[in-house]
Amino acid sequence: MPNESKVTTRLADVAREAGVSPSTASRVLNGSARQVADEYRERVLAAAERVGYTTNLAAQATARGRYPAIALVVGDIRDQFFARIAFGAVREAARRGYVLNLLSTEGDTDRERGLVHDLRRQRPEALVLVRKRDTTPMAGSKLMQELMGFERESGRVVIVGEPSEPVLAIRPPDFDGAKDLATAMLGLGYRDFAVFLSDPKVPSARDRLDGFRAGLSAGGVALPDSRVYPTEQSFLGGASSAAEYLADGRDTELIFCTEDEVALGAIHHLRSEGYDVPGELAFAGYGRRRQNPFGEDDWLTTVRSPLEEMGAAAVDAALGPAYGSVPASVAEVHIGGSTPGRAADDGPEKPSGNASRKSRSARRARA
Amino acid sequence: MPNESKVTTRLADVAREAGVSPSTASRVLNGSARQVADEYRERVLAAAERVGYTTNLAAQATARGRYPAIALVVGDIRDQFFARIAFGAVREAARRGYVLNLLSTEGDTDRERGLVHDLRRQRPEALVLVRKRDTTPMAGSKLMQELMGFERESGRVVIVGEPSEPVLAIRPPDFDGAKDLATAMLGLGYRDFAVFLSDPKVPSARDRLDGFRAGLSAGGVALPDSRVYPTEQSFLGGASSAAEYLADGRDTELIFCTEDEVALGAIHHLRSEGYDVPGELAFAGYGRRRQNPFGEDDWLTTVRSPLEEMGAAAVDAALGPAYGSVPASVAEVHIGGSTPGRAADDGPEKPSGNASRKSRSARRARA
DNA sequence: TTGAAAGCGGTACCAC
DNA sequence: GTGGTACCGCTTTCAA
Repeated sequence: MPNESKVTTRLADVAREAGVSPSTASRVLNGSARQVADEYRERVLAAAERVGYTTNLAAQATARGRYPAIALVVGDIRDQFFARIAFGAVREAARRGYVLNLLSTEGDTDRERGLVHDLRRQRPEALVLVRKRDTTPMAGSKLMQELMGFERESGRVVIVGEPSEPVLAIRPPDFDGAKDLATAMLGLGYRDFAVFLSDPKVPSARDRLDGFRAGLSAGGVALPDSRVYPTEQSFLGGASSAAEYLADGRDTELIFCTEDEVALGAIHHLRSEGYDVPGELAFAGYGRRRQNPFGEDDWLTTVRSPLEEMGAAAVDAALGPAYGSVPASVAEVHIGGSTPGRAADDGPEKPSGNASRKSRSARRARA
Repeated sequence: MPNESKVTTRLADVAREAGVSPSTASRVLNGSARQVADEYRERVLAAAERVGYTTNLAAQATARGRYPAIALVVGDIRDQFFARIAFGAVREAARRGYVLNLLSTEGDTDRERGLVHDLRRQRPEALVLVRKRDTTPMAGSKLMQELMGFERESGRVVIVGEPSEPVLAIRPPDFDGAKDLATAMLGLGYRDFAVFLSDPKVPSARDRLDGFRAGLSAGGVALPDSRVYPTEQSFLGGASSAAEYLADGRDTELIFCTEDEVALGAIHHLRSEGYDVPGELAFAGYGRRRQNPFGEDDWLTTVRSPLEEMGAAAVDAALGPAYGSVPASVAEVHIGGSTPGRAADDGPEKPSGNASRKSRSARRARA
């Protein structure tokens, strides 16, 4: 039993030490309305300092009827997606003086429900549930019922990463991010695009495609379906799509991959086939991997999802008074060496189908 | 105020519903010694189910004088090192029915102290502080004082990742892991080694070097200092050490890099210079990156630090009764394609200094 | 403004 | 075994 004889000073100790009543001590140490005489106030503060007092959160919670905690339920904290969101949430929770409880479903969708249920005993003020948009939807599921139960008896529920009707949701700005990227690429002089669409079934990937297309349309450039290559979401997937692309004899200027990993795989493949990237073919990704196998960080042009911001926004939304007042977090386009600017007056300069110039080291060019 | 009128059923409700006293209800619902008649027990259980009762943890905590929570303080949860440890800790805490509070120092060593101080109001039963072994030591620091204060008044403190005298610490088995790797490499027939030592100042890197050396010694193979290349801990660092290595005209059989990232950079460089890896030169790393730029997961021979296990062990140590009874977590050597087995009877076959065979696609060879 | 006293939701010691 | 009751540490009416 770890609880042998831990000594903690209580509010009563402070009160006695200061020569005031517990009520007064409570008021100056934790109360909201500052209605204590300055002299008493200082006496209490000094006493508290002297005896090393810290509020007992649990006791305060029983008395007040609410515990200043917020529960964060993620799939797998080792996953960058979850980790970045958690980072933002932790930071925001701390800023507000809230305790953050971390729970992990470890990918088990069933566990989600059990966790939400167990969670109730902590009576946190809010629950932030982070879901990857490729996990099974929660429609009218048991989980949803549990969530609504939680909302009724405990506090607010916010879902991050998935639209989910009855509950407040925070979603990554995939559409807008891709649209901004498209605009930026047009600005650099590109006019001829192809897209490697990593897993068309994933909603966020589709959003990125749609957004990219919308951005191009706005600039008067069309993206026919024949230029969209469905791809497996991985390095290898990118490589094989690149092979497919070459086999098609395509000659676009830039390939937008809806996932950085895919872009890196494709680039790797093209380079090993002797192509000059970005000289002959430029690349843009999505997701903002800071490092890449080519040894130059931030070299790949990409879009960074504001995951940390979303985590913070979720906490904000969960704790804030206004239900819909979530500050829109915006994606950030990063222009790297993989998309050098093109002289705008150049006609579409077709690379010869089987170029042979070898260039294995990453370009240092910056936009 | 999110706390409008949340309705929660209390223990008293259950008791009334079951027609027993609160004491009895408490005993069956939360008590340890099972000293309640079966009939009553079932009545209470049924009643609890009916009214949807869940224990109010905060109230229970004030009554019991202890809150079943454990605080986990990490630097940056987005970092794989912290994330994997956190994963293990979360899992173990959940298994024990403990709440896990996640705190982040965001790299600010000063904040560590403030956090530990603030933490006290939660009165968690234990505190697990995760530190990268390259952060500033905590000798007789203020932080350490705060920690000992915590240990006195709240609960046990466990440090992960750094040896720290007065407090219980859990460290990665860097030495043993590297030693096991050396043994395995000897077993594959390698006899001639070099080491890329990423940042000699980092203790874990040194441990890995020492362990590797120890493993070799045990097999009768020496590793002279001239074969140890101090390297910056990054992809680029690996690449430039490889260049340095080539300039030295070395002809070892295998290079052990104390960090996977370094190995990948070195391999990348050697291949782009036309060398055949692992044909001419084998590579082993440390850290177990699952993916690599060469597109084949788990291709690199490496050692996986049992970070998740360490996280769990930390919780175990913090909550368990015996102070020193931490189950030793052991590193796991992973043999991949980067270290093909050598025929044991082969003499040291020297690769010509400037081999030219190009081979850019990853070898599929498996040990 | 200040302090006395009655809770908050549970627990646990104590007689019956 | 079971229920009465004091109490955990803090908050908050309410009267002075």
